Amino acid sequence: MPELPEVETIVRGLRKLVTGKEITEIISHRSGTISEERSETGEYGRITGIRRRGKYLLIDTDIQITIMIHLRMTGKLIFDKTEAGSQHLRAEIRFSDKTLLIFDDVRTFGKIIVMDSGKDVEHLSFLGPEPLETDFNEHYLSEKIKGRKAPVKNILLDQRIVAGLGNIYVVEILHRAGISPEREGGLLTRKEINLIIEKTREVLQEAISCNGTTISDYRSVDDKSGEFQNFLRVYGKEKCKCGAEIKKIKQAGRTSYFCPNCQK
DNA sequence: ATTGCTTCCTGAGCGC
DNA sequence: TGCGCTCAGGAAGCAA
Repeated sequence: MPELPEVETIVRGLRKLVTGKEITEIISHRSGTISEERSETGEYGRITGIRRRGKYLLIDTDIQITIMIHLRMTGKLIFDKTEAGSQHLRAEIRFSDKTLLIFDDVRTFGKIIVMDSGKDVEHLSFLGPEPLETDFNEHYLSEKIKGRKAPVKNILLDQRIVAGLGNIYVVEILHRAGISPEREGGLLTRKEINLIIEKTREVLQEAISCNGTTISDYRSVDDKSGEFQNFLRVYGKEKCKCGAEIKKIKQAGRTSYFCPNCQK
């Protein structure tokens, strides 16, 4: 499940591998994976940069094309010379030097959109601030959360509130903050809001330095696993460090884990 | 405006 | 061995 730290790791890996390469072809191996939203179709150009916004990965080229990729749950980008290593090939980006960027995705939810540069801003305008930037702060979050009846867990998963958090990290952040995922968002105190922001930064930064979390499918571009799964404190666990049983519940269709002793 | 349910999809894991 | 079932979940779309 690539969330912000995993996408960030992939972006950093890709930058080293494909910056400067000329894209000759983008091939779809499954309908619905790629959508072309350019005003004119034609060449793609040479890669000038790779960026991330939330869980979206953006590839920019020198002829003002942006390729926006969302990996959803099982999407992977694999850099190689052949497609042989791909079990679930959905698309590929071919370069003039005969290397490839393979888009492999078991569950086929991932998407690639080819668009004119600048259009990405409109596409992504719904996203909330980046959790590691200063505009994700107490003032912002308390305004957004004010009067909300939904559980804090659901609010933090909402990409319009803050961009890039997914199930695993929200579960870990709330555990570190000592806040139950079932708490009503609008009733959180100032202190708790600050704690959420602080722990969000802490967890994400640790996860990025671990190259992400590999539970099942996630791999970086060079096919390496992340390491942060070794530091998870509640997600997928049965017992908390304090000795109490971890509770497992469903919220908004996703599994929440929390310690009733440490999280109030 | 907000909330919550359903949908998309495949593979792993389980009980029988 | 193999069948059928449940579960995993990000985000869009829709209904209340």
